[in-house]
Amino acid sequence: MGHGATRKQIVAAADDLFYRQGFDHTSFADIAKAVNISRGNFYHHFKTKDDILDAVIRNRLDRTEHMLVDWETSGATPKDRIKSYIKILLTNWSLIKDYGCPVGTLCTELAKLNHTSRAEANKVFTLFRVWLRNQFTQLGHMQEADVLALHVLSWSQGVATLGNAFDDYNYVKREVEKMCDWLDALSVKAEKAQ
Amino acid sequence: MGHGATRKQIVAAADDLFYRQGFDHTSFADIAKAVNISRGNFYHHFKTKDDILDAVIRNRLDRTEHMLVDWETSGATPKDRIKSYIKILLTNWSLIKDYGCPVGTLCTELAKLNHTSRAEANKVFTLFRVWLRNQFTQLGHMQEADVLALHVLSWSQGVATLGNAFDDYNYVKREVEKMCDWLDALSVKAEKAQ
DNA sequence: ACAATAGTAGGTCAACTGTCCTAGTGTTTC
DNA sequence: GAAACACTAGGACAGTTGACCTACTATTGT
Repeated sequence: MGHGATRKQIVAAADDLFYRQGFDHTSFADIAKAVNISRGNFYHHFKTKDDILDAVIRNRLDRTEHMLVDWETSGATPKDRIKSYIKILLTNWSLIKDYGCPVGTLCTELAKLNHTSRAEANKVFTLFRVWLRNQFTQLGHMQEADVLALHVLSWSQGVATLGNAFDDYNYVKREVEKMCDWLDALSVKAEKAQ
Repeated sequence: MGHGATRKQIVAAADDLFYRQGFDHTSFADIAKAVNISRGNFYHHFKTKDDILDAVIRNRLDRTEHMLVDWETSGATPKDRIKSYIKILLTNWSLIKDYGCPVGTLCTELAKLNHTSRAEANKVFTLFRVWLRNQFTQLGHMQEADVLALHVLSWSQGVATLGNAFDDYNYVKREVEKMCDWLDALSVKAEKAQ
């Protein structure tokens, strides 16, 4: 199996198309056209379409983990790091408004397809969950850390879905500010409790 | 075009299959098998697959509006009515855990397909939004009513997505309780302000 | 009663799907 | 320089897709 530049191009193109069109609705022909290679050539790099999906998911897991590690070592406070996560909604807005959250929409689709790689795709959520939990722990929220992590996760997920549906940037901006305010209020409470 | 029982059966079966498998991944053959009629017979009831989708969306709009009117005239307080909405997450959990929120997942899919009926599907969200806004207005939240409505909408939407991904009933239950607590705290604040 | 209409079945059609094969072209290794 | 290998192109394949047609059977209205 190939490990060269073409393979990486295929994964990158598939990643993009799976996000913008959905996994099921993206065909070999679509990916081939994007990479500018012949259809039959795929078999040399990936035996099945599911293999491409697995490679795409692994790629997303790697990139996400890398990003989270970067944030972790950036020197900012845990609170600022959580805000970095929340603000993805704004920085990636031009994509989210058309295609939604890449993580959530893939998990949703694979759930409906009852796909084997569903659990693998969910791991991206887990990556964020564990990282967020870690940040909240560092902020002094020991017991509630996981609950708070899930809360941030579901809040931002919902804002992505509705922002996409209503195509309303102001709403997303307002919700992001509310999330940041909530985060600040939370820290004050934790400091008082000490 | 037919308006009989078969047509209703087709819409009902399509509604169910679009929810469980997704619109794009559901074929004429799937629906035909569910209704127990021949494939070719479809043309008499619906010219295209998109026509079936439109009928399904109209059906969902009707049912949703009917449900909301029922809640409105049930005699309960606005706060209890909002809680009825929130608790859909629990009453429909057995479906949500496998297929997510029917409204959100369809809107997401149609967004990716860049489908003509995307705006029509979004109207279900608008139905809930306007209704929730109305409840908050009745609770005395005049200016913020729409913001609060959107907040409830996005919160529950996120919980549905993550509940589906993690298949975690306890998490959903906890978030529902938190939403109800938040609602109660909100009312107290509004009463104080009067 | 009979003509018009609504509904149904079965099949055809071109286009597309994922998969797989074969022939051929470079590139590396000894 | 020859064998082994990585890679590519183009096409074949069986199956499925949405769409559409025609022939047949109920049902209805007058």
